[in-house]
Amino acid sequence: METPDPAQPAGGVAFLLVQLGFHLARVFGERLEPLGLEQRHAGMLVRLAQNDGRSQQAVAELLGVNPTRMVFLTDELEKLGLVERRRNPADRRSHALYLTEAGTAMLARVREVTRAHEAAITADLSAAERDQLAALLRRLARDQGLAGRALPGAPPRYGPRPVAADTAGDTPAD
Amino acid sequence: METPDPAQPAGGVAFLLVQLGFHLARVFGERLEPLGLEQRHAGMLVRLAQNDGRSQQAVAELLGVNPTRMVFLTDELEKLGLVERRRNPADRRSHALYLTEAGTAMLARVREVTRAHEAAITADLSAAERDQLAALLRRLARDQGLAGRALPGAPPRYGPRPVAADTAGDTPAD
DNA sequence: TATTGTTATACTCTATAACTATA
DNA sequence: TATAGTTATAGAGTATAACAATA
Repeated sequence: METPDPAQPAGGVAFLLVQLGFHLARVFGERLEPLGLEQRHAGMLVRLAQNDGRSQQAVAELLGVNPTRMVFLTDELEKLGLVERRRNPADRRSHALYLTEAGTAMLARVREVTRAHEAAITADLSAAERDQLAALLRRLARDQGLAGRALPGAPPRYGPRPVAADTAGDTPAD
Repeated sequence: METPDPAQPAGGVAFLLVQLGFHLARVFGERLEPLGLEQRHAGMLVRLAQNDGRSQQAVAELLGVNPTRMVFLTDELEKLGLVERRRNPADRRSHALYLTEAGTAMLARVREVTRAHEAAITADLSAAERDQLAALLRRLARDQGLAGRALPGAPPRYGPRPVAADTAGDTPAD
């Protein structure tokens, strides 16, 4: 098995991961289109399903988004009829967030798309290879401090967004 | 080896790849900071090294960026003294691009950073595991039509950028 | 006075379109 | 008329800061 000169960016593991990561994010977004959702919406539905009834601010922290963005995001999902704001009677400053019935139904569709996405991507791998790959990726993620699960407290990486990469951080286009 | 329910986004290969891809792109950007470069600059230096003397437009196509952005990018690199525009005497409309001496020196430093980045990421893997991972990733990339090498003609994916993902397209923040 | 959520504003990145100079 | 490169302009997206209501 060759180890193509890692200084030749295109061959390294880092390059491949960035290339695949950006590509797959885009593809997932496309798979979501028929649902009329953006990726950010899907992410919030999933997170909300596990945290129904938390305050807007609490959910924002889980997602790692700042308050301004959270307002915007929640507005969008409320307009779509998928999420509902309810004033907390005990503290009328805060808004608790709930999935609506439509939101729950949509979540099921999101999960279906997710399943199909995962299957499509790994279609060419045997079950053993898939497990092997997943295990290796989990190790890398752990090494990088990307918490075993997903976004435990969400690394509050504010500041400017990553922007597409290049080189070994390279992206199809930038 | 478990196969954590792929509908539980955090466990799937797709999720891990997106998570790692975005993370590693950001980390690579940070590793580039001491050089005073952004990732886009590094990418252009690398591409230019293999295509010295091509017209601005030709390089733009290789990189998959539109002409406007190419002007901006080239301006930046020229201000940094790393790249030089030279009018083509045969067709005075076009600008050929060349790495300067400083550009070549900087490229060497970029390659060093790339090497260190790759090493740091895979530090915890044995050589066999590293090769195994690289091989699996290459297969996925090929399956996804992400050309064996890097950006052969560069998929001209114009349009809005991917934007950070969520779910199995999930990203640390957003 | 502190906190939740909101609005106002500014800044970055990028794309589309108009323009210039050559051909 | 067509093409290479440039400049002008406008639109996303997201951050910072000021604000209103409630505690």
